[in-house]
Amino acid sequence: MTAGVKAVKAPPKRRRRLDAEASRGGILDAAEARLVAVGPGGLRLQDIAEAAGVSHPTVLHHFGSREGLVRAVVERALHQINAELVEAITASRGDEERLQVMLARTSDALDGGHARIVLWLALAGHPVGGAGTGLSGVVDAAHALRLSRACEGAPRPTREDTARTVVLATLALVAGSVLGPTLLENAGLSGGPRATQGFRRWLARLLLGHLDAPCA
Amino acid sequence: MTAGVKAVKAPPKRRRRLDAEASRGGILDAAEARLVAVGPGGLRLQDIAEAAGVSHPTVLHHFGSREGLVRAVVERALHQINAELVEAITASRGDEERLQVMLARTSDALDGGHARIVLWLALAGHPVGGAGTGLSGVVDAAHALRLSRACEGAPRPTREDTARTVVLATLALVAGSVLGPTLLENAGLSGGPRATQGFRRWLARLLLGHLDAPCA
DNA sequence: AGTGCTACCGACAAATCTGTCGACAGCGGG
DNA sequence: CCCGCTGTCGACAGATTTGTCGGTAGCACT
Repeated sequence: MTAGVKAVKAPPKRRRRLDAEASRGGILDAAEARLVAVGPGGLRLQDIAEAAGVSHPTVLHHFGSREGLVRAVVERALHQINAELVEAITASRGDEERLQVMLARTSDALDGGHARIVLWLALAGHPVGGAGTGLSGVVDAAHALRLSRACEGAPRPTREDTARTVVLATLALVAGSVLGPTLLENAGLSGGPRATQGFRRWLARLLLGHLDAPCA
Repeated sequence: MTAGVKAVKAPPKRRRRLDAEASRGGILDAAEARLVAVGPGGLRLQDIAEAAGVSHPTVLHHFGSREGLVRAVVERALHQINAELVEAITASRGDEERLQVMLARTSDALDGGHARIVLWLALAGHPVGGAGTGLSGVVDAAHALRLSRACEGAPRPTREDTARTVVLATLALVAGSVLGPTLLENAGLSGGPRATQGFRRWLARLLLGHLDAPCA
């Protein structure tokens, strides 16, 4: 409402023109933020366009249709999640407290929206396991390491057991990122990020105690 | 298209009239089915009305607005979930393999849509922990039982540890109900309900082994 | 049977969303 | 300097959805 009486005609509004790549990137950034917040079914072209600083026909120009935009943002997000997870897992190769570090890194990668995206997509029926998370590779790596540490006399741990442990960790981290704080507070652990942090460390110790059973 | 040339006017279509309670119940049933499938944000008055066999103004007549319908169906679903969980937990009071039975019952209660509802609501930002799940009571009961079984010489288990165990079980069951099969298959465990069943039994053994540590 | 209450519905209104169309405008190449 | 290419936008159309309104009709009670 700062316009004076004289402002009969709005200034022609300088138009910004980016190359297609950059424009698509900006739109995808805005779309991913909305995807985290409201899920794939709640995406609206106008919201995304406004957040990206363009008009909604521009979004359609770049992605063809709403469905095309959803496909593009989901695909990019899943690739990014996969890359982050691989990086989080492979980067923690130090021998000491390996699992602690790995869980912490994975949690950091999932927090901030990516766990929410995975759950949104799983609930909405989008295929999320196929190209997204290569759990099988993680299981193989973990199992090889586990075998190399196995005790002499004890029975060799099975790959099935390792796989189930990895699945449990994944479930706990993904779901914990969304409803962990609520559950912790509801269970009587006074809330806040400290409770979440403590829970994750406790989880790491539990899993480690299971994987690395003490020798006799 | 079986109507002959003479069928100028459709027969006045006998109108069924139920009391308000029954009608609300039928509409809520249809709405809950949609809630499981598409989440709270995806509910459409026309879909629900058609599934319930009424017209959409009838739905508005009973619930005032779309928002009123969502509130009603969410409230009813959360109460039902809570009742089912309490029943599943309190019903398994046999001493032998208590945890196995309890997890199996809880899984059955969560499967068939209720785990999906919890996750939908958590993602959509609806408060789900408040009146819904009384985790604190579960923790108290489990901890009391655990203390009564504790070994003589070993350090007493803390309530914090019991609470974290309960939270982990909840996370695994709720998330596992939605993306468990996908993850299990993705981890190399050939899929099907047998893998899910095996995972849950394994989880029960793991949790039991943690709660009931062997006496020296 | 007559009457009152209200569950129920058809039709319409307003808002919103996706998608189309023509035009404008910035940018590189002639 | 002019021109084609294309990223961008305003305006509109069609579809969908929520909500309103007046009227209809089933059920209970007298």
